[in-house]
Amino acid sequence: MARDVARRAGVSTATVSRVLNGFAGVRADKREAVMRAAQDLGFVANGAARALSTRRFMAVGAVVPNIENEAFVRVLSSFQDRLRQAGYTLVAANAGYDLEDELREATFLLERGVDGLMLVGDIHHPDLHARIARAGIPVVQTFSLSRERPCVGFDNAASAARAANYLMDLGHRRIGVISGLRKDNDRGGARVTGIAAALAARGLRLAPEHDIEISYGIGGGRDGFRQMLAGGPPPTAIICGTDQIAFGAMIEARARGLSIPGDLSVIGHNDSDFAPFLDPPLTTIRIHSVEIGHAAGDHLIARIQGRPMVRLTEIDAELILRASTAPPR
Amino acid sequence: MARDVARRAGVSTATVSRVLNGFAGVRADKREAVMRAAQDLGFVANGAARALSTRRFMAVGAVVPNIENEAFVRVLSSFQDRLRQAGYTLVAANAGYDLEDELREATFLLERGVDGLMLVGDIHHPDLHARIARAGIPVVQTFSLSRERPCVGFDNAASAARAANYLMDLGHRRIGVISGLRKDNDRGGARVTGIAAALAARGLRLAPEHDIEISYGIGGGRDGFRQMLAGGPPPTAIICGTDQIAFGAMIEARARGLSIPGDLSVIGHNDSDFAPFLDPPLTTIRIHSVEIGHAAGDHLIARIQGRPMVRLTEIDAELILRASTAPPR
DNA sequence: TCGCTTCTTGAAAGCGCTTTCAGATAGCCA
DNA sequence: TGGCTATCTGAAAGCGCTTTCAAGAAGCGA
Repeated sequence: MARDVARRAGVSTATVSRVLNGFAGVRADKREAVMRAAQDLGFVANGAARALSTRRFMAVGAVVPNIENEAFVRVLSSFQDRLRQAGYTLVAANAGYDLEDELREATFLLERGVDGLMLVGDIHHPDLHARIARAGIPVVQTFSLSRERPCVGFDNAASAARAANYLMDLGHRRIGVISGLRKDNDRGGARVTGIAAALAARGLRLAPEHDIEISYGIGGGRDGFRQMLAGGPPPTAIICGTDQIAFGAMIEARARGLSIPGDLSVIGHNDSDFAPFLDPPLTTIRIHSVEIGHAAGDHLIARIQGRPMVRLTEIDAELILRASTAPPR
Repeated sequence: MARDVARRAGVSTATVSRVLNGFAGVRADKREAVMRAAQDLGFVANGAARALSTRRFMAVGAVVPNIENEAFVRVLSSFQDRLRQAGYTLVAANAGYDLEDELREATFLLERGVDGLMLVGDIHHPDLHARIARAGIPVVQTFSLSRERPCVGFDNAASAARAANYLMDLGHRRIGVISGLRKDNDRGGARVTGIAAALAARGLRLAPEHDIEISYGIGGGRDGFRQMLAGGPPPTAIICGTDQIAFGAMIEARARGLSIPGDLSVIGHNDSDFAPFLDPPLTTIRIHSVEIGHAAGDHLIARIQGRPMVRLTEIDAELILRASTAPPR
């Protein structure tokens, strides 16, 4: 307790507080006495008392759909870097792609005490933003763009459309999609919409039997492609919601005797660690996770500290060309 | 503020507190009035004030070497499940395989306020446990066993030795190791020690040129195997520190014209998602991450709540046999 | 109806910091 | 030396909850 330090240093708790928080205007001898006393006692301030007194929790919350997902982990990690530099702690929670759960977790964080909140995407429970507003803390959304709320992300529809255009430029006309679950997921939904629009713009369409929605993971990708084949003649190219899905689809395609990219071009999403090492190396849409995390962190810190901040930061995703895509035979 | 709720419901803050914390002994009509008032006002208790008053933070810290590492993420995720069920928040920090950094992050958590702490491994900064003791909170170590401190984990030396014995049973005599960095990492070190001991027990030795230490990742595995080949004739089997390393080594082996498992048997660690999908499917040592996370969570919650708890919980790793291992030619 | 026990309830005292405010001390110039 | 300003410092008042303690209300048996 600060009390003990004060007694040992022969000063008041006010002075202890001033020294430990680096305020100027404490005479050198007292300052040193306090430092030494704190050191001797192994004094560690009580965060709750400090938070109560300053009305600052020095913590920032983040609610992501799945903390086991590589894409979110990477963003959280770089987000945390920035928070840590500014002296803030990250408290992360899992929403599991469910709006009710997201609301529950966010409320939990709000109650626990955070000075800012990071969310993923632009689709949330109708009550969520009211609660955040009541808590009076800044929020930033990531992974997609929003016209209503501050965000750091990219245009999911446009980046997926770019992939579709690239495939069409190669000469593909039958293009399929295997996405993860799209319910309450604006990223997944926007990507499919973007692809469909790009196809439509060139007079093509996304056939329903080539539009597959599955659960994430390698197994999901395998099942998805199997399902696509069951729907009729296969497309000559597919765009997958994650690299894991792409990997699974490639395994299934190979098992069916299709060669990649000869019979089937494949594009993934996220540029996972393993993407360049697949056989063939996977063409994928790289999300600049580190930049998104940093920008989201900087954004929130700035607003917590009362500095002005741009509402929308666009960090474009990038199409990384590798050997899994080629013109159709 | 509870004050506002009290005024609106026509009771005192003491009653508000009693109702909101589910204490019995409040008359039904007042209870309902409080509930309604809290609802109407969208009341969210101030966590700092509550923590200060109860001397409970309702938060648990975890310091792991790398929050981007799949193995740790899985454990953290199941650890969080349990904490969440008990009403606790997880606050995770990154130590980056450096004891000074680990100490710094742990201190940060202690200062911030946590009721318990999870650590990875049994090697820490000499000051760390003194600080934890001063904070008076329980700690649990994971991923390895310890005779000094409460832990939930497995015998890294024994599980790696089991893999080595399996390879020797298949007839391998020249066995290599590619591990991640071992500095300040008792898991990595113990595994190599275990393998060396298993070999010695059968009159074999781990040749220095077959004992490679590299940084984690697929690229690391590739470099590691390249390095091993540069040291002389290759072993007929290798045990890798992670599945990523194994994947990288397999790529390099294939590039050098070695067939797997014909010319080279490969064993990984962790049973990553992609392990069963590699070509050939990877034999690996599966760590029961979910069980470890749950056990660590249960352990800490119990001790926080003053219930007795066993000091050591062993959750054995398991050798998963797949097609990447076979007798040598 | 009275006295005693059992329920309910609110006043008030913390929890351990930060921060304001005013007083004490020191420094400086005339 | 006196008076004024610039520095330092500590007392004390919160911050918003929880929890104790004592008192009032209600219920019960005689």
